[in-house]
Amino acid sequence: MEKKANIIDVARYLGVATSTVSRALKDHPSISAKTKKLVFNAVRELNYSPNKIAANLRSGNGTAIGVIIPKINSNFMSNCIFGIENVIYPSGYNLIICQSTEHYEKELSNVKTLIDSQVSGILISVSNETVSTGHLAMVKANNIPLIMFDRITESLQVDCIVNDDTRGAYEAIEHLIEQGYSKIALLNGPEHIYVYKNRYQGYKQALASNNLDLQPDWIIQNINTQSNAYQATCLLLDSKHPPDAIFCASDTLALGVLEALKQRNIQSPEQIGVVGYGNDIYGDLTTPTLTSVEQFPQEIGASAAQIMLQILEDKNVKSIPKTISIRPRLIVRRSSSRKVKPSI
Amino acid sequence: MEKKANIIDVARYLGVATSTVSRALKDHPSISAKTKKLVFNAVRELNYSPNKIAANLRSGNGTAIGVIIPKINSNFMSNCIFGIENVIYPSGYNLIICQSTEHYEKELSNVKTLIDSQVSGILISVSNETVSTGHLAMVKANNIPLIMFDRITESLQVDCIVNDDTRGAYEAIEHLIEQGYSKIALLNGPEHIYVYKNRYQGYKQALASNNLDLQPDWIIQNINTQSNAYQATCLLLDSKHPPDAIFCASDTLALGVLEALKQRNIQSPEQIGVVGYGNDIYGDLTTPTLTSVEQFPQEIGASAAQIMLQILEDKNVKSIPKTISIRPRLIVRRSSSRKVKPSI
DNA sequence: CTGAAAGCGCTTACAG
DNA sequence: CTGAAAGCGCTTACAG
Repeated sequence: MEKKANIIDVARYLGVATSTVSRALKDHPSISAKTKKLVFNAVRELNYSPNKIAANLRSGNGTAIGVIIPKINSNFMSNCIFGIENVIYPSGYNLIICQSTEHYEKELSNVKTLIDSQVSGILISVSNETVSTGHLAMVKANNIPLIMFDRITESLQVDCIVNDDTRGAYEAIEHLIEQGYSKIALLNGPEHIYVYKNRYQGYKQALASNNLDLQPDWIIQNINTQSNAYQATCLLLDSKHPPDAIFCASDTLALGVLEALKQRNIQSPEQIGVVGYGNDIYGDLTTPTLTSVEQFPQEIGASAAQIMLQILEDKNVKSIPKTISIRPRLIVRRSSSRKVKPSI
Repeated sequence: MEKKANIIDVARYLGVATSTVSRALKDHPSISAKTKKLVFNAVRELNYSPNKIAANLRSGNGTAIGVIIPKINSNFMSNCIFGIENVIYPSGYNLIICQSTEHYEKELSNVKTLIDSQVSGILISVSNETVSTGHLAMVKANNIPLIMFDRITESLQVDCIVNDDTRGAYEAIEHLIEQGYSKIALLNGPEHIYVYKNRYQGYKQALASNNLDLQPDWIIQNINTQSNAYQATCLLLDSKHPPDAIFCASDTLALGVLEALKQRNIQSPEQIGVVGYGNDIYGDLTTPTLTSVEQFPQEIGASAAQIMLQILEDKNVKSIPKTISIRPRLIVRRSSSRKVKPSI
């Protein structure tokens, strides 16, 4: 087996200096067209391709962009990654993907690994456990551009790409009200997480705008799983003043609600309206089909990646960190359509 | 902003040679315990961590393992990646993830990039378009271990991890026969793809074992989408001799079948039995719930990663390439349960 | 047990 | 327009 050709082999083959080869490959203006042609031919002849690692070490320019996410195996996250990859690929950067698996310690370790791997930039969606941001400050201290998406921490001055959760929730509630529901409960996730805090805000704002009182009994926080949502729904239904609609801060929770309604033979949307969040792939398959808020995860990932590439292109431009909200869209299906039944 | 400490800073701080620091950090046996302790303290003091890129260039040992997949945003693939990441992470390797987006040209480009990035090994699930394997031979020529998973090409001598598609299909058909179905149709994907070829084999073998004739009219190949499956189902139902069960080579196809049955008010499982493949997350949510074959994607990814780590540990051991089949499991739900109704 | 020195494969100021 | 030479931050034979 022959060893892979390096730049010295190419230079020797042509009888020129390695610097000439290096410049020719980068289309450096000071190299003559004739020499460039010779170099490209030799490169093909010897099947040469530059060692990215060596180039990185010498130039200081990394060859990869790091991504840290809680877990890759969710519909939302894998679609974010899909969007990121589509944007990053043409730029020539590699994508190094790390999972925190929702643990702060692993996230910290991921950050260190990426720094030691000389990545050019880091895109992160923080874990549930992450409250301290020392590890993120470390990224900035190493002069590595950092962008947060979806799961962000607000204390840090970095660019953020998020779904406009407040708006998504607001529109969901407005829709329920339009459909004639007025006693609207909220099943929310852990309130310390950015997205759930904002969905709660949207819920409150929409009630206020429509002169509906906030009923503390109808607000159930910190629900994480389908079975917890099931139980919470049972409690709501058994209470003295049961709601006539339930807004869920995720589709997983909505599945628990539908399960509870089905078990008790309560009709949705006729008796109880249900809206989820995330527009997971099964929204068309539940009975009734599930109204939900589409977050456009591919666009979230793509935007984060685009901004990263912009930053990497003009490193010197220090712009003010901004937060970009991707506008969500309510996908109306049957579970909330008491007035007009949609075709699906 | 201070520059990150390098190994020279640590050596200078202690008044020792960089070689001593390097060896101490690797727990080299020739370094005294006392010196090691000093080095570790200095490392903490200066907040030093080794530059992986430089180490890679000098030692020739890569720091990353590359993964090439068609698309990350599928339930199956993102779970494979999840399994891979869980195994790779403790080893200290980074995971570089590339998408071919089902295009041969991009897959080729991914391979080149990974080689130039000096990855230690490559895990690949090939694209639909991939028939030529020159790019994979290139990986071997560069002495980089290669492992294929799920979507494999058979012409190459490499380790493979696959779901046992033949068995999965076989058991699905046996189950349908046990449930009293005897006129069993097959909706299959593109037959040139390994997994579909084998699911077809399993289908044929199970019919043969049970003395059922193969009915060419009931075998519809090259169905890729839900709507194609819908149309194919309509054709089957309208034919002179309609089947009494339909085995689908993917859950997506099964959704098209259920859609067609629903539209025509044909009851499943009573009139037509339906079995899918892949056990996608919505199997519990369809009406009827969908019997399907679970492939254990996390295990497939984890096995591939484990074998890669083994190969990287003892590089010299040239073992014979083997194919490992992960045994699938039929998850029986309502769509195929004509005799005994399962609880779900 | 420790150190001096070479070198991995590039890039880039500097010189001409 | 091209080349000689230094150096990125490590590791590793070799020497003692």
